[in-house]
Amino acid sequence: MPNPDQLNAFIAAAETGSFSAASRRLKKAQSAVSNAIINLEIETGVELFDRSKRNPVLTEEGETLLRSAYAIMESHHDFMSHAMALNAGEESHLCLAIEQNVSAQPLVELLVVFEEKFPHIELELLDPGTSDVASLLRSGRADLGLMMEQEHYPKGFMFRGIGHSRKIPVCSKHHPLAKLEQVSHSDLRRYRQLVPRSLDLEDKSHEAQILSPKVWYAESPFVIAEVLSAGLGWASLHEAIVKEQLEQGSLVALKRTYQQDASLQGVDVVWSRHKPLGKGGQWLLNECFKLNVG
Amino acid sequence: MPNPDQLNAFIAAAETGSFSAASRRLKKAQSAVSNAIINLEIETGVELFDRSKRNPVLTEEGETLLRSAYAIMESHHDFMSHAMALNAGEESHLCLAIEQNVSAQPLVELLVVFEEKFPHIELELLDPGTSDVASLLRSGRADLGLMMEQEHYPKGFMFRGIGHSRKIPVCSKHHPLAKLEQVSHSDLRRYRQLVPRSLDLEDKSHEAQILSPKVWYAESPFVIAEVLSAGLGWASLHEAIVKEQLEQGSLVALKRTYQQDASLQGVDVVWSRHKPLGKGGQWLLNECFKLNVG
DNA sequence: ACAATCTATCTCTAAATCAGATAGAAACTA
DNA sequence: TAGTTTCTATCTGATTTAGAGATAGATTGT
Repeated sequence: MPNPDQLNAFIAAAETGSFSAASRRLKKAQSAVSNAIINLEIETGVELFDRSKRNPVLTEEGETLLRSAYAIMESHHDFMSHAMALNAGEESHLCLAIEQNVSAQPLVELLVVFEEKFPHIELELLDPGTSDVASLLRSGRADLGLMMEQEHYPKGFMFRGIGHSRKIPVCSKHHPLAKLEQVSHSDLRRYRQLVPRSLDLEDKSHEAQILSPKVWYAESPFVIAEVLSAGLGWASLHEAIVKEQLEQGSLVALKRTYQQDASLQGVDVVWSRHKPLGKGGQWLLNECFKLNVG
Repeated sequence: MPNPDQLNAFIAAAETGSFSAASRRLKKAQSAVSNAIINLEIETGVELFDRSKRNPVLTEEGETLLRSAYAIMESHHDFMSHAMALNAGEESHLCLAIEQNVSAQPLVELLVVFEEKFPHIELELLDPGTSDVASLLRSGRADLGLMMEQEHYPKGFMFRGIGHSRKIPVCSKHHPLAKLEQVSHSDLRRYRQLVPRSLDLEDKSHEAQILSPKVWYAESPFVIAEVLSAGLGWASLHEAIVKEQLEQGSLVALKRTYQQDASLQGVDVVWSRHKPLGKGGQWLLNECFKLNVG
């Protein structure tokens, strides 16, 4: 198996067109380059250079093997830059949990830049249902979370608001509510309400949203949107979730007579204080601060 | 720069889960594997294995670096198999010249297999105009040619028929000739004839085809087909060239009253006797014999 | 013809590699 | 719990390898 020094000698000699020039570039003795290339030729059984003239010139076989040699050196450099990135404090794996209610779109644009800046980090994206971001962070499964703001975060977690998302009551355009100019709380109470609810039975955060005595639950807001589209009930969902359906017209937003401010919820980035973020996570966090995630 | 032995030790240890087992697989002393990995760790600055238990287990960083190590070894194997292919007599470059009149389609199917069998050979495809295949072979620019059979090949060339192609007189469906049930030589003589002619002014092989006193020439039969499609003149072209236009109906084949046999021409593979073909060329030649190129 | 520059090769030295032995730790067994 | 096996790290010494320096022979350019 050719070692990197032999390949570097081969490449330098091919590029400079001379073993002596190659030795100067590599800051080695000329005999070292000469030996390296002769050994490579013995090992491969291929005559890489034609020595009939004063300066060696690549044979046809040498020319094609040179391309394979470049490929090896490239993977070597990738390996080393990967190692150096780890040394510099990049994590090897970064897991983001983005609550389904939060629009991932601004983040996705960030990830294009992330890919370029941190090509060696394996990124994992989770999109857990309502409020399960917290448990993913607590268990250490996720490193960084994007979620709707909460009253209390578990001890040991840091958070920071990075934007807002509005919840709006929506229903199918065929639903009786869609016929009304404006809807009041008592209008809504008359129909079945669909409410996003966490897997975690301990989590009571959904209760505050319940208006109607006729309630169904679903974990995913996307599933709720589909049920609504079929004409069944109404729900208060985040804009990001129903953006497309509103544009297509399959769902409609209800105009409210009641106070709207309560429906404006903050979006937080959340991370653990004890499991420090690497370079990649820190960068992403910083970029999140610059965003307004809708 | 990590050398292949270090990387092999790393990979073997990761796969077997033990330095001792790795040393047995690599048929080296256990101390060699241990040293190789420790040196790799020093060189990269990354702790690859967690040694807190009896058996070493890959750290998270080690796991991702392992993937980069595989990539290096893969390019090494590619390099060596490339070298071994050259040793076994594969050429590094193979140039095929296929006359435009010959249907390349059966050959293209062969090339899929070729790519798998000879991944290291650089293939070059030329599609010269009429009868210029010969000069490409003579000059050494091409290694193997597919062309319409000739009376005489230059000395030093081998050839072998591998199929036949029929020449048929065609014109646009709007052309006066298209209205006739059958066409005779004297019908054809009344209209402009388009004739494929080589770049090479010495080449007189086109003269035998000329029927009409009103002649235009073109190098490429494809250009002729386009001129015909515009409604201008008629030409005797190979089936492979006008197959699509006949199916689409933009060109029509003329039914002849005269003898057809003369229009049936052989297709030859041609190669030089003095510039021996490599393994790839030989294989391709053999496969050509099994084909009937139309 | 001469000077400059190239490659291959020789020699010698320094460095790296590796096998074998050993000690200490961990896991398994009875 | 004590004994056995199997593991890793480390030391030592022998062998191999890599590389610098010097030199001879060849090629190119003046």
